[in-house]
Amino acid sequence: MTDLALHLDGNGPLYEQIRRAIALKITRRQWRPGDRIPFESELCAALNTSRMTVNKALQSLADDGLIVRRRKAGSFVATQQSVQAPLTIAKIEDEVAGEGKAYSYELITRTAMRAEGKLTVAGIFPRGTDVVHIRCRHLADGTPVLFEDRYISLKAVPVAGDEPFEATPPGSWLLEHVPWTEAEHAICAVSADPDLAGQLGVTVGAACLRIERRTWADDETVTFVNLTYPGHHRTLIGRFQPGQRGG
Amino acid sequence: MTDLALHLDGNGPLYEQIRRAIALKITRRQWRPGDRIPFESELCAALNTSRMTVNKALQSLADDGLIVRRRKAGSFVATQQSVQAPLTIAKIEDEVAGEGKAYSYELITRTAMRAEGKLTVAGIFPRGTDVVHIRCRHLADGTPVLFEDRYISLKAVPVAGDEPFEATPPGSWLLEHVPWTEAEHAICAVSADPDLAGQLGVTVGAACLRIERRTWADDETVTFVNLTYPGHHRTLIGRFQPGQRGG
DNA sequence: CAGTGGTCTAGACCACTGC
DNA sequence: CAGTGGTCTAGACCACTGT
Repeated sequence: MTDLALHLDGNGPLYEQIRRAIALKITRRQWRPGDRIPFESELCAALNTSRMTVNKALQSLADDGLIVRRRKAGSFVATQQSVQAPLTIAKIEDEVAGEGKAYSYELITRTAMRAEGKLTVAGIFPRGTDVVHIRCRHLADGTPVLFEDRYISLKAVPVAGDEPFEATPPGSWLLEHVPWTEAEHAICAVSADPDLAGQLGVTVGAACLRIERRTWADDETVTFVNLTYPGHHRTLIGRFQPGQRGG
Repeated sequence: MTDLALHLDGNGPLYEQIRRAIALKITRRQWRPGDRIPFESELCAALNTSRMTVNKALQSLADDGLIVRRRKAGSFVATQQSVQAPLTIAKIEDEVAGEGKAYSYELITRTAMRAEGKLTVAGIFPRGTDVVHIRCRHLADGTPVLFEDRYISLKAVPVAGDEPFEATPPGSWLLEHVPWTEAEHAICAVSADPDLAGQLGVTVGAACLRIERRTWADDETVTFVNLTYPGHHRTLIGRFQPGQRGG
């Protein structure tokens, strides 16, 4: 339980003021993890606002994980405190262009094959699925900035079998040709093996940042890709503000 | 410009159906980047719904970067296609506990000092700021899983000067004692130097994943921390679905 | 200056869920 | 079964911004 002395600062939309006021109570630990915060109806009465407005503030807090909402029970300050950070993975072409550098693309190998071994063990493609395996790299002003190792399912994307990928990066090509509906990412650090080191122009053993992405369309895996960046490549993840809607 | 044959599938809340229907138009490239999508008023009329419902769907699409909204002009399919991935950085204690392992913490060094050199060059702390420098590590079932190198501003958090951090990890301690209002993250890969390798129990030169976090309270930097994970530590970033509200 | 999205209201019904 | 949040409506006013 809690007191209801919420301070609205008068800046910006009402729902943001409410959001900020509640977020402040939480970050200042006046409302502590596990505490129930006032019901929507109580907040409406206390702040003399409509329920939709209060609801918008609370939903936003719930989206960001600051509170947990349960019907009939109420809303509670989240016990699992974690930090959210919105990671935006831009198309590499856009990223390079955004730095004012000249983008270029090089296909290294393109192989038709059947999924076997690691690809099936990881549960990515069913055994025997026809896939195209593409290895390529992306450069900024002639310097390698991204090595891409990609598998495309020919079952999900038959036309990929006819695409040489010699001039068009597979990422862009897929965006143009395949509607994906879902993506999952993982991130890790890897040491450059001799091949990778050569492609990225780093020393063997150098630390590199790898993003794995698996993309689905309608419950079928469309593509699986490893994007490997030189380690010094710093990816800015972005800011999060519990008080003001994140960005 | 666009046709208006939106197909609502009848599953779930109306605003999600609308969101899904529009997202599908975009991912299927029937509405292409730069295209104007129907006005709220048009969607209301076509779908026989209230504006608030349509608005909720469109705002959600705008939040996720699929569309851009401009007053007086309308809403447009985003031209900058990028992939959003929600990165959740849990408290390491929670993460270890979540894996069913025994969490432990070890302070390595704790030093009071003044900000100089790299810390001021990077614009993190003003030159001469009193800071506490803490190096510590976190273990799961006795195995190191995270090395932490942290600076805490005594200007922003004077009581940190009296805290030994021998039993309490500084991250948890700060969460308990300081209301932060903003955080910024960057991520990169680093090679383990001999010291780091020893602390993490990896070989010298091994690739490690590093998250840099800078935390503010009221425009003042509270803490700057490097969190370094062994490279094999894969961080799952999460799923994003343009059709269904991400999670 | 006209039209769009941004916000807000005062109702309403309902699903879920804790008691 | 009672009470909470989830959703929806049919209005309204206003800020901003293209034209």
